[in-house]
Amino acid sequence: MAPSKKSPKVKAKGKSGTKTAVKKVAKKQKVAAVTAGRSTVNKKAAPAAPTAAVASVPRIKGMPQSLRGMKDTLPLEQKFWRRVKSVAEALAQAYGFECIDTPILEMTSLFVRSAGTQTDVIEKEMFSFIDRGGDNVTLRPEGTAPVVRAYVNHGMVNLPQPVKLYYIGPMFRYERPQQGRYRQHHQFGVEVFGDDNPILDAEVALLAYLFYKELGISSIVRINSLGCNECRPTYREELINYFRPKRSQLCDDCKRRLSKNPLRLLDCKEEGCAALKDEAPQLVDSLDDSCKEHLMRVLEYLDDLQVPYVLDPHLVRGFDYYTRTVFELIPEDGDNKTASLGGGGRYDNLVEQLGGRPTPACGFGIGLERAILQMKAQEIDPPDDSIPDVFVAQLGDSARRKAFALFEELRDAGLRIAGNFTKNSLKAQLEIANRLGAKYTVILGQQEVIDETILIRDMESGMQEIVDYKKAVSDLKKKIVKS
RNA sequence: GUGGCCAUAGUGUAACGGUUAACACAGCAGGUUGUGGUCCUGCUAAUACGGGUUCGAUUCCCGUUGGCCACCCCA
Repeated sequence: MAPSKKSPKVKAKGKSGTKTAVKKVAKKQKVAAVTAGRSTVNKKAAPAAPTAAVASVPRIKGMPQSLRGMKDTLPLEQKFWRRVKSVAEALAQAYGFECIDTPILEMTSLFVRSAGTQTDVIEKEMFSFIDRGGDNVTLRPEGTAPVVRAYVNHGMVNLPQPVKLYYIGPMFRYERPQQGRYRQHHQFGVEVFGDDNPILDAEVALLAYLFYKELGISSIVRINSLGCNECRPTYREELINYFRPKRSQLCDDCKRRLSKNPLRLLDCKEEGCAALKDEAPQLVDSLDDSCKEHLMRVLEYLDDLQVPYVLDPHLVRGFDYYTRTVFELIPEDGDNKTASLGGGGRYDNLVEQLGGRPTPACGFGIGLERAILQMKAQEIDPPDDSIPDVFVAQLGDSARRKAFALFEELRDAGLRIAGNFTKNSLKAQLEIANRLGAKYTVILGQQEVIDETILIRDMESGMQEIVDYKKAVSDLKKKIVKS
């Protein structure tokens, strides 16, 4: 800290602004020191870095900020994340899915080839850059393509099919942040490879539904079928023929979509376009027999499983790799406009498209931030397992040492422990124990060290008992089990 | 990518074109010996960054960065 700040000189000089001037100087010195420190570290850590690149790094002035749309998850938030992740993992594992982690960074072409060049995510939302080797790489914007790549790379086609995989991890999209939308967000996703049985579509949708149900959130599945390579082109034609004469009534985006990606017209929320699409030919009507049959079977299974769903003939999803089943999860009370809680579908061509053998597959992705947002909106409070059973308090140096050892004994016995060995006053330690919500505090002072005893304080009643130090661990264990 | 609102201690708020930027909560230290979930006292801590207007800017203007919201899109 700059000592000059408190100097009486400041006052003596009179006239306004003196203090701020001093402050500014102090700040500048601090900043200079920090930047100097940084650059030395940089040079040491990355000697291979071209000096030009280091020199071009802009100086950070003032406080460093996190990047736009990127969030720190602080300790207070963690109970939500623990809950959401544990529900996801337990559910996926119960249904026979195995965990897969893929790199966050992939070749850009992977996403371009899978999701389609005409999609917004690929067109304008990717974190892409050229790495030092000259490769065009991208921070993954979605989870399916990397898992498909892994399936192909590792010859999982040779495993007993279907292969069922799940993942939890960060995704990146360069978008304007807003409620429930971040540039780095996290998804729980599952993928099933190697079988086109409609029961798998239903299972995948069920899992998405159950994930929210387990969290205490009611949701509804919106579902549709996009058909296959056989029947979709026919429908595409019909749709273009329907909209072309009405082109002038469409919004600018839709005019563009008409030639490039006509299916997305169905998805438009502009009033003018929305009115037109009511009369538009429906995808379901032009599905071929096998696709129609497939959809019907999926719906039947959902009925059996009592998963609430609505058939939404206008549902089209943001990635071009989908075939047949597509679905989205919305909150029970949500409308067309509410951000979806997750979505997925079938992608029977993608494995082949990425160089594998023709392999049917389906899956979903769920945004964990959105799940947590829903929990908060509905005041669902996850259990906080960071509340300690026992707080270890100490007084005096010899007691401190003994308490330190006791802390480990208690931890080893499976109790949740807290302590603060840097505080000297008992009062301060009890305050902390209280704030943490500890059920018991053990107190070890000079006297207890001499007597080889320890004090156990029940934090709720305030009752204290002196017990033999040797019995402390077993005694506490009993008390905790009882309560 | 488009549009609107916004930026003061860790958090939530207050104030003013001018001398000392206020309050609450949190944090830290105390209220004579070793006791929290009351109270009292003291302390720490802020005008996001850069430029402009002005004798003087935290206040007005511009830019940057970031936040919130809507659209687009998505999870």
